[in-house]
Amino acid sequence: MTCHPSPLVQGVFTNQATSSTISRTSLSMTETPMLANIVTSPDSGFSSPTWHCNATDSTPNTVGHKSLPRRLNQDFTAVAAQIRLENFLSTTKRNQDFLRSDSSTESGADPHQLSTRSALLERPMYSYMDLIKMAILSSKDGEMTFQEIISWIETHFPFFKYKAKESWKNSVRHNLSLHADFMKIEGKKKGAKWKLADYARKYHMKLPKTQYVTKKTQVPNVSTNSKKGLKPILPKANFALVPLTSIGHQILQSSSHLSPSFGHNLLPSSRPIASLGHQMFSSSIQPMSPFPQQIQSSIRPSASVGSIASLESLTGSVVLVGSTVGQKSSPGSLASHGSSSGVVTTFGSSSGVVTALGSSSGVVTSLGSSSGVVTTFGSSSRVVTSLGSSSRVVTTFGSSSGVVTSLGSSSRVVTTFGSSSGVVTSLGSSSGVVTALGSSDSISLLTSPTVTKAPQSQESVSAHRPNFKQQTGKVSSVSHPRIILGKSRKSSRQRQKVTTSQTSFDNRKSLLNGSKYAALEPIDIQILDGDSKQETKIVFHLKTAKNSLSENQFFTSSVDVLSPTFSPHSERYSVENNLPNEGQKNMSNTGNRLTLAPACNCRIKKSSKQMYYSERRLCCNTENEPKCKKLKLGESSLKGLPLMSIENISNSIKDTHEIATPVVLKENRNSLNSARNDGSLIVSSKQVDIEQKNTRSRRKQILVQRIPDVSPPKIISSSDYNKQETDLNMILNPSTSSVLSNERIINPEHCSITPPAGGGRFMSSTPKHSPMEYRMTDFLDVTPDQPVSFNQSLSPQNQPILLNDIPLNPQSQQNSFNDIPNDSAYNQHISNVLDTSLPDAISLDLSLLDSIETYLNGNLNESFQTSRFSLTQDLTKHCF
DNA sequence: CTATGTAAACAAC
DNA sequence: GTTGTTTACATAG
Repeated sequence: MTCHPSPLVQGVFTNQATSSTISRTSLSMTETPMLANIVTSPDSGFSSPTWHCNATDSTPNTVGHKSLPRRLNQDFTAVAAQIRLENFLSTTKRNQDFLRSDSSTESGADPHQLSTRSALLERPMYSYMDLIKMAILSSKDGEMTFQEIISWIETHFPFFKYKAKESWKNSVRHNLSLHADFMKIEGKKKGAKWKLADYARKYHMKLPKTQYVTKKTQVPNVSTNSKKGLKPILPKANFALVPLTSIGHQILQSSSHLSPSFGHNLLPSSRPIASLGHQMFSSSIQPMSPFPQQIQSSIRPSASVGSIASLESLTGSVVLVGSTVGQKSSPGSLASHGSSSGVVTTFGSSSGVVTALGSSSGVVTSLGSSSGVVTTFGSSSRVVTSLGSSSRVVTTFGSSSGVVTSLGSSSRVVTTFGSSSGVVTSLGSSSGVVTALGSSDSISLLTSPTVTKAPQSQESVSAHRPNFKQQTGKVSSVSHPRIILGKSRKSSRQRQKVTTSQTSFDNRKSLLNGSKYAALEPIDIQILDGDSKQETKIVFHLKTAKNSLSENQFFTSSVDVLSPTFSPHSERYSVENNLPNEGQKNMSNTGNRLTLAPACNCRIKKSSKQMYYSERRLCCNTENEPKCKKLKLGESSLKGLPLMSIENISNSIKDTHEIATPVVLKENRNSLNSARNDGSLIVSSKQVDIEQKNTRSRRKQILVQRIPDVSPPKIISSSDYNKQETDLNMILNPSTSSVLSNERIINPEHCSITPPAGGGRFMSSTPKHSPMEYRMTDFLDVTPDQPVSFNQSLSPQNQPILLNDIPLNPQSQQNSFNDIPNDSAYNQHISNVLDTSLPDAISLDLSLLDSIETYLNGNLNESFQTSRFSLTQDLTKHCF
């Protein structure tokens, strides 16, 4: 991450970059008219806000697009875009002509032309989403059919016409469907037109982070010095490579469409973010802020140093932000803060005391703010990346001779957060006391609030995670025993196989059975038509958990994935953040969850066919905890869904939560995986067929029905949980009620595992899995009831294999057992049972063994006594 | 973890 | 076959 020259950096450092260090990216920017026009022209409708920003148009009031002044709004209408587009199009037209002529004069082409032509045939650095938006905006009426979009892209980006695989069109199709930005104009049966959603009409061209290179289109790197293989940990010192490739981009990009106050959390001053970026990369190295005298002298830049990236000060004592570059850095210039022979980049603010920020012989990137005391913040001989904020005391935050990446925030005391001689990746936040997290050769940590000391070695960590030990040799996660199934989001090589152990499976089941859990379902879904405002009101009503801790406990429902179509996997949306500034303090940077109050309004994209909702996580909070902890700061995976303010959520919880409407507990790929110590649990994944039209799904579906508003808010105590609803004066959704009454559905032990229904290639390619091979993407389905008991008319091999065939209560079923006419057939039947279903069953209920033993002792006739012994032995063998 | 790219199943026409 | 929807999975950052 830290070593990729980005267009951003390169572009700004044009004056510094020598030709020998120019990458293909910058070549494209400077020599390709098409790209240069898009990326750098401030007049282009597509110009990035990154480049476009100045002190005027990025003042807080103009950042969020909802509050854009009329002038800017008009700026981005399709009509205006059209005008700007002409410039762009004429350029690309010339490009095309150039391409054509060039191909006919191949031999005589001069090198410059050749390189330019090849640049034109390179894959453009725009995402499909960008391309589609460009296409649609270029049309007069802002509408285009799929075919027109394809043609436009082919015309203006020859790569797709001449070099791309045919499947790129599929990707365009995919993007059209996927993104809420694109809306299909209803009416025409074939070749419907697509347009941009209102909110997406303002076109934000993102800066390409890196040149996209596919395996097929990969071109050898122009850079003469580059060799294939590992990237150096330390950057080359001959130009100012500030590792902002992604981070800076993200910040800047976010600033353009998030709430105006967003920047305050990341940056100390009220100056626009963009101007900070400019400041960081400008050649001006004068500090902007009044530093204490002794500090200021200590960071006096040496003449030979490339640049001081930025200086920011705040309300507190000290902030040091400095970048000393490479070999030429003058020892002593940062003496009191450690001499850096590499790059130190510190962003952020402190309202407290910071003793040392970044003393490094490598790269230290500290992002975040401390409102408390930070003694050492990144002391590294190599790469330390600290992202996050401490609001209290941090003694050491990343002290490493290797790579430390700390992401997250501590709100309390952290003594050591990543002290490593290898790679430490700390993700997460500690809200409590952390003494030491991760002193190891290779640890990735997800911290929990109560960690006092993390494992010190790989071995000890592996002891916590026996399943991972064999897989990777590295520990991917977890500082305390936690059961994780399925794939870890590591590299494919490290990725956890889908297989898991029975032990783990049982542990998970015990978690599910024993934990507090709650269920919820939307009981009121309403789709309002119309392009202007498509709103769907979703009301979640909750049932409190078993074993509720106290009455004043409450739940917030957190919807992991609430896409325009509620697709479980439409995770590609970002959100418009309407949260007030106060709310952001409570937002976590972990997870992509939108926290919804039990009742809230969401704007969604209308889907004529089906809606899905899934992956609802229930968080059990106490009154003292933040009401909204799962929101990601400034972004989310949701697009077009206005988030509720913290205040609203809070009020909603107080006012409307409480009606108990449980729903089937059906595991999805995250449910057991997410059973956590904090009592939260993801429950249920359902498909909801709004209009009962979709017969595609083969899964059991439960229709969402409106519940009459008859139930007063009510909190159910744990002792009441299993009572009849009538006793509780509640009226349940009938379908829910019937589901709940079916113990086979509620009880995961009666569930089988099947892959989810719907489209997707796994339907035909993925075999079913046994519980031994649990896949995250599988579901637990209710095992269908089978005909009971032994059937004499069937051959032994064809007997239904049912646990029920062995009576749990022999006394009451004596007759049926004594009537068994054919010992050998029954033997075979029992044998089948043992071979298949019994092991699992017995592991769940060992008392079964006693029952059978009792029965065998008292009730079998003489001829059965011989086989009895072996049966008992078999049972024992299977059980233990 | 997010954003993006790719392949493909499947439905409806 | 085309268009659209959805899923799985890969990968960079």
